[in-house]
Amino acid sequence: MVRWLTDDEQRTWRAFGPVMRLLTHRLDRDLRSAAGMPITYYELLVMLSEAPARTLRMSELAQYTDSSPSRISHAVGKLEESGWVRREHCAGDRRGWLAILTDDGLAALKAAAPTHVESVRAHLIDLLTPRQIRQLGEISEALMAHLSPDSETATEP
Amino acid sequence: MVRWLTDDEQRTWRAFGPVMRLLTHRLDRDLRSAAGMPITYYELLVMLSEAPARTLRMSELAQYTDSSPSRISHAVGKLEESGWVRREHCAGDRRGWLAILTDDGLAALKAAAPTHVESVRAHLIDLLTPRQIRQLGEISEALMAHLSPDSETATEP
DNA sequence: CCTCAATAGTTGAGCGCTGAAACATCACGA
DNA sequence: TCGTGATGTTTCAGCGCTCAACTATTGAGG
Repeated sequence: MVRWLTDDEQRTWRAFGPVMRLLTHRLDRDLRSAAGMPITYYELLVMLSEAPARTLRMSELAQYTDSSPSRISHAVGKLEESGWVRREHCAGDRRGWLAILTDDGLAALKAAAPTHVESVRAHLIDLLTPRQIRQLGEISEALMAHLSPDSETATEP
Repeated sequence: MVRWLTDDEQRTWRAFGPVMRLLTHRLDRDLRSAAGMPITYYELLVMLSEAPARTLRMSELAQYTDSSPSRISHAVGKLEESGWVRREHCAGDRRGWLAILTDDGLAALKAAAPTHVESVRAHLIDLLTPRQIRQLGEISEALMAHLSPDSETATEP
């Protein structure tokens, strides 16, 4: 008793699936060549840059970016090697570490931002009408409402 | 002279970016746990299953899935180890190889399909109104028109 | 023929991610 | 005070991908 996709649904999914893959890939490529960092690291730097004192605990960084502690540990290690982030012991909890965006990190971020915005425009925003941009926003927010909490399984109610 | 995003554009992008990441991740997770294969391999099997004689040349497989020869070579190697695909020499061109979906591969695909469809429904289709599904289809096709040929650079005209 | 560029595919090193195991520290109840 | 389970982070092995060689075959021109 599988509810297969209708023609309309199929048509949408067959276009949207590849779009997700190709778009992600293009944005990553552009950012790597312009800023020497993968888009996933860029997002970590953005998150830190918007935090108070450009500082977040490892676990907060993991939570806000919806990623595992393991990933954050590796990624912050790499960003530290690049000099864009430094670690500091967390006052009052000796288990914890703070990730702090350095001045170099902020500079790298500011240098990368214009290229990234142009990339987002070229491959997404400028290709859509204002109406479609609004529609995509509403669609995305509807999906986020489901995706962002923690619905772990696909089929369970 | 950077054309930063307007509020509407920003709002859409700030929701849509995470949606792409989360949705891809969820679908991959569901498929891995249900079928023991990453979604990227699933797509290769689908492509083969729809080809005449369930057969494609390596280079065709690379072209249709928009991926590098290297990736296909590695991936088909893995799929071969799983017994889902076999290689055969290409008649008439001794450089070439054919990738052929085996009966086991087809069976694995058919076993995985229902779960995958349910997953696509649960995380995407069933969350949208028919109107939004049509809108997302149109948006995706507009983006594909730009992404699918070969616009290599972000900013060049 | 013979050369030589173009084409088809493979290989190996390195990257970012994952999941599981390990380790350290905290917090709370006996 | 002392476990004892929960919490925060790191480490390790393994996966799929990319890029840059590298090998092998084809095909067109001299």
